[in-house]
Amino acid sequence: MSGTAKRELAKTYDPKGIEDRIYQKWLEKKYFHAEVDKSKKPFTIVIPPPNITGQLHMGHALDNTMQDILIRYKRMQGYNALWQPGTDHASISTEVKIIEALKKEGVDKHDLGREKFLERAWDWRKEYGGRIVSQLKKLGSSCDWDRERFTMDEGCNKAVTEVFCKMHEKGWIYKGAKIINWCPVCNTSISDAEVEYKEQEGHFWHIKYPLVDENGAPSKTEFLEFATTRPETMLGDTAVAVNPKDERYTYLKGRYVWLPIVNKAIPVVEDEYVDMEFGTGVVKITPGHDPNDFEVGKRHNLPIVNIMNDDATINENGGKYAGLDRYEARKQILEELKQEGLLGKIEDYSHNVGTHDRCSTTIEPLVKEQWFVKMDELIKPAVEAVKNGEVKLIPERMEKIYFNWTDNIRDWCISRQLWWGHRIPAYYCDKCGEVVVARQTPEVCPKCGETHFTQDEDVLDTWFSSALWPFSTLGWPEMTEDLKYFYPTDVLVTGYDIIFFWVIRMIFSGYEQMGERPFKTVLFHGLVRDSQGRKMSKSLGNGIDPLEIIDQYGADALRLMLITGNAPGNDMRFYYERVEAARNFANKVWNASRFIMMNMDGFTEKGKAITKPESFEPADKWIISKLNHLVREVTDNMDSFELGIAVQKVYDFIWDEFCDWYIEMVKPRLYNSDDEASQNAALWTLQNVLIDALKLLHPYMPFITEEIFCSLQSAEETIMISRWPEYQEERNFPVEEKAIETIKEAVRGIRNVRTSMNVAPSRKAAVYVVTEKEDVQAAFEEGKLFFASLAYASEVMVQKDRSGIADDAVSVVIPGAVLYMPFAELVDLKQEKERLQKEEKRLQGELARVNGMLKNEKFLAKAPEAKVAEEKAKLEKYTQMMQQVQERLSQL
RNA sequence: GGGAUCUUAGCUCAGCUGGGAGAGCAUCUGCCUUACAAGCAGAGGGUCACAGGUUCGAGCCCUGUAGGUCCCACCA
Repeated sequence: MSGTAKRELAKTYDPKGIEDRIYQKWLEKKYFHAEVDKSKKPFTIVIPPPNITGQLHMGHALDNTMQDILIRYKRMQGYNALWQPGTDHASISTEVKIIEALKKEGVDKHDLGREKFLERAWDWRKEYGGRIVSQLKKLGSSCDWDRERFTMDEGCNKAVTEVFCKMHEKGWIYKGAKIINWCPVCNTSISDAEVEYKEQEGHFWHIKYPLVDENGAPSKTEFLEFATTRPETMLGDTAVAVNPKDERYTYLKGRYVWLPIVNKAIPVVEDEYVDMEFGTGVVKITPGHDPNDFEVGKRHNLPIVNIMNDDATINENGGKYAGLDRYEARKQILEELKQEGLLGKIEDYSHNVGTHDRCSTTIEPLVKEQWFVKMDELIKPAVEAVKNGEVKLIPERMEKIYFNWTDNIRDWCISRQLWWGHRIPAYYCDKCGEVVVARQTPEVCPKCGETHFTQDEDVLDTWFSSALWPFSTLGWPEMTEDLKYFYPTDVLVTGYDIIFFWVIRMIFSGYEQMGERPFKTVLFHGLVRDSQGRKMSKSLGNGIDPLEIIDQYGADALRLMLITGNAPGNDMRFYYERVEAARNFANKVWNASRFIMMNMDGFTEKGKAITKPESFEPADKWIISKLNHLVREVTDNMDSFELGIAVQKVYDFIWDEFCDWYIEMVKPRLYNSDDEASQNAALWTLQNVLIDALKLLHPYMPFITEEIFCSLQSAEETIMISRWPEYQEERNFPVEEKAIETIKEAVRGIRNVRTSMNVAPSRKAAVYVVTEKEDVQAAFEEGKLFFASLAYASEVMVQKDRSGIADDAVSVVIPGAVLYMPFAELVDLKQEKERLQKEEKRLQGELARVNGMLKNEKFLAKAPEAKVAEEKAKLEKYTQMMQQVQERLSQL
């Protein structure tokens, strides 16, 4: 397209087609790609890898929009910006989905076997791994797709093995039998972080155990009563406990109680853990099935009896109840206790029950051999980093949540009884059972010399590999150039819901493996909820598909909607009205640009060129100066991650100041004048202000800004890597020139007139136009005129149509003319007096305020100089305004 | 039980380290005007939850109260 060619642009902006075409161009031009370049400063973001099973949802859309905004902003500022993408194998989620799919075919995971199952999983990954990526592209994400990684690709696998082995050598990864959370449906252990506590209605059953008499038999008269919510676990009881300070029970010291049904004697132990105030002050101890009891058991050397199979049915230790489901066993045990007269009262009781966050199954605490990461030492640098600000959390309140977790941290159970994931690099000697943790299958058993080994069946918690993501994606454990250059990353953008799962674990892993923080700042966002404030979920069916929104309104509109009116870390609600508002803004930008291009074309078609003007008119100076301030504010906001505030300012500037005021002010110059210098100045200003505004908007609305930017100046290939605007002192036209004040006054005046028009429509006939500046000046000085302003073309047209203003009066509007309105005719004097009195009162208040501040020693001592100067300027301004108001008041 | 957070216009929410109460939507009025009716010009609407306190000055800081949301812990 040549510079002078007539442009045909649709009246409304339709993103369809445009967005895909532009994205394709960006890909082809490799604008997203980053290579090590020591002449430039790096800026790095790693993507929170979406699950391969995932579909793009609003949470992704928000998360990735924020990242894209930051990365595009920094790229335009000249940083070597890398947005490292990839996907997560999502061990348990994926495995569950594949099992479901197999079920539909009538195939059981175990019948299929591990190897075949994994083949299925990789097929799954091939089929769906690309889906989420193509959806991210729809959103406009400027990830460096050439660097796309997967948590189970060769490099990441290597990183996982390396970390496991290193930490094992250090003694920070160990295998042990501890009480863990077991999901009987998923058939695997899970970590503490994956347990979700949910309030459930239950019962509190009071049960009596007979004391053991001197003959070693159950007493018929002496009983010990206590209450439990889980009677079935009595099959695994190995003691009852009382508090040593509890005088009611001192007689029990050294005695035994008879465990009914199981029929054996178990000791009474004394432990501080028992709360004397609660219930009867007696607690049954089941070390095999309760974390607290497990601890009590350890202190008193109690045996551990496991009464459950992996599917939560009772095992052989449950005697005749073996084979029953845990809840069925509970029913039958209660019945038996009742018949034996050992069941007391039953209370309703609501309590929190641990459930598995993936499947909502009630978890079963079980003692099992698992692999753990020792946390106490590992966590220290991660705590220190946040404390001393090396890793900054935004908003700050997330720090408290962070510390709450780190202060109460327990060892991390990392083994999972699953197949899809990183298999634990531990090998057992087939002969002597010796455990060897190694990077490769060992050749010879160091203990017995045997050469056959079996690898541990378990895989690692999916977050084990995610924790390494910021450096594994850059090549670690190889110390690559990428790693040296791009690490540590700059910002991590993620939801506050995975602070424990992921953020903390990345931080301690970063320090442990790299000796350095993985990122400097963590920017948290909240959840996107539905219009009623509910979480979007499949079961509620209230999820809104971002792709449908993109299809209907465009990615730009969705992005803008997601980012405005929302503070970091706060949840937000999704409203179609808000998307529409964003879409309308896109349309506004489109049409303003269309107006500018049409006028530029009109000018150049006459063989003239738009050049940088020698001098500007007041309106030009006003808008340029406004833009200049905007640039500074927006840049500041973006630097402090106030993305919503920044774009709100751009929005207001474009819509209010640029479209509603500047463009209107400039119309008479363009339409009715043949003052070429003036037209040139207007066109130059229009074009250049628009370009800078588009640049400020580009990180938020990449597609429309690219489309306009390129058709506005055909020589430019892309806005993506154009230079981010900078604040320039020379663009701040000195206030002495009065350009700014003139326009401000004009804007205020015109508003007054418009208000009066609406309030008192009969007075609009009073509008008249004076063409000669001298006349104006004279009329003004004589007090006949209330205000002076630049003409507002469309305003005049309205007046013409509506009020029957004499044709000749309107027709004399010429370019650069000044429109005047006689104040007395236009505004109700009484109203005006009231307004002025109100203004006077306000100014009095202001003056008192500013005077107060300037007399305040504390303020003068502490406030920055700029602030003081600002207040001094205000004092001057208000004093002046006060004079004017009082003058006017005296005239009335 | 511990903690966080919210309470600002009819609705949904902004409001950065204290210094003239804001936006979008909705409502009302008037406009198809040569960029845009997905638009233009106006208007109405708020004791910033409540009660104290600090300050020259509080939506913002402190204390307390009430209500909502969330996180953590889980006395069987």
